[in-house]
Amino acid sequence: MTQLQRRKIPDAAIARLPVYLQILNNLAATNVLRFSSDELAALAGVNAAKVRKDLSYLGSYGTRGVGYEVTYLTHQIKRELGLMREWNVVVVGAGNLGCALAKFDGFLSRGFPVIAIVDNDPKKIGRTTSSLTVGDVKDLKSIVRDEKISIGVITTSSAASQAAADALVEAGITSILNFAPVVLSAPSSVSVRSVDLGVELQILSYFEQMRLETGSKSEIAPQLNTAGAR
Amino acid sequence: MTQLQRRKIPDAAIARLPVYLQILNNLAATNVLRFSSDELAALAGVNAAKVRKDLSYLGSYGTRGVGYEVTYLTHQIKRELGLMREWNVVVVGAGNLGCALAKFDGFLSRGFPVIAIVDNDPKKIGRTTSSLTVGDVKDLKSIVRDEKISIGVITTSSAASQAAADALVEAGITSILNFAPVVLSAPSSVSVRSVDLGVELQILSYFEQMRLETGSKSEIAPQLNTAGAR
DNA sequence: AGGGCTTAGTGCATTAATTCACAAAGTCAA
DNA sequence: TTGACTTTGTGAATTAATGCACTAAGCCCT
Repeated sequence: MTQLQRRKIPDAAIARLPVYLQILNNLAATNVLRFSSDELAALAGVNAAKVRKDLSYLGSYGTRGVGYEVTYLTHQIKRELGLMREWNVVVVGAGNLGCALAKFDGFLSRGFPVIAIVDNDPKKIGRTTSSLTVGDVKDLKSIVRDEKISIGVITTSSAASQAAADALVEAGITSILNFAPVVLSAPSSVSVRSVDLGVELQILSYFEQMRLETGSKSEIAPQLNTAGAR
Repeated sequence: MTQLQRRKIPDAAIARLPVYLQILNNLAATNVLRFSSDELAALAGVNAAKVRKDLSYLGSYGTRGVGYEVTYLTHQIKRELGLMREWNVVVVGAGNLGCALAKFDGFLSRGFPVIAIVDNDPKKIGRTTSSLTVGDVKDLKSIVRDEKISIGVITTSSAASQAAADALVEAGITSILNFAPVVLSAPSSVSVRSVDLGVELQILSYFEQMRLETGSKSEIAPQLNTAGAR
């Protein structure tokens, strides 16, 4: 009815679509043309009904009795996730992690080229790391404009992370991936996603501890990650 | 009734406890002694009832009319998460990301010292990165035993990640943090948590795309991450 | 042409997570 | 000691996510 209305896809499903996409890429690389929801479910480690339901949010792109076509579904997932184009990335914070991410192959290969890296430390500005020269965070606004950058990645210290976020917002960025262990505040029009590597280990620690306490007879719950951004 | 039975804490709550802990550390650093669920909720960006319910899984550690004590609650959360001790970490894969994580301050500072880093590439074995010498993945078993390592972090290429996981399991590791964009298979007695940095950007891309299509009038859903391990 | 087989799509029951809203339990001031 | 005020802890309602089980559709073989 309502024209142009995008299907509202549940957050939990959105978080799984990239996983399916990754698996489809692998299937394509091994010349698989078709697959069933059962097969994809096994590869993704989830329930087959969930796979079918997730894919059904995209539309009705399978064939009953046959399955889904790898290339066609790949296309549909990429369209839904906005991956028909590249999104340029700027890294804020040229420390260990920032420089590693600037070089990180997994960003470029999935359509997120790191175009620029900036810092506020005069000692770091001007250094070169893998074909990128560290810029001044003060120039963020012009860099973002000139290089058509959409996404900012924060790899500063905790202390500097909110200032980095403010600078990104000020520069017109609307999507932020934050690695600092801080709950950032930003306008609600900006998507913020935080990955705290320490938290990941702490969650593992919880299960490790539990194993010790219970004598490892307890089951380990499946990993579930929900999409969403603040 | 059942003695020694650990309260079953929902996965979603476990994933939030480290966030609360981080905030409590900040409060302690600024000499705050007490806080209310409302205050913590504001700092964590969640609902106050959720904070209270999450904390209630630990026990009844607040005081009605007053709030919670920073140091006492910090202690309780750490106890629950198994953070009263350190957990030694080995990094498998001495590429950009692996080396950066080996140096990464956020691991050590939260009680997860990286004790060793290994690779299978003879060209990398023997190199030194921030006081650690890259070891041979073949020696993983003895390294894990001798250094009392509990957690393995996989930063290899996708192609090598399953072999790395197998090697870790073979070496007796029961908790794995995987950065390769692959769904690893491992015995159910082993906790596996995957962080795919590309996926994080793809999720942001989805919202970015949505903003473009809808003219940015749509609300952005809050980030939700659920704990668990496979 | 028809019947058996396979698999997508989905309504519905179940389970998990969130949020509301209020009683219980404390503080503090007079 | 009482009464006003604050804030926890938690039943109960709500919302979201999951998974079952069945229907609808298409393929393939005879």
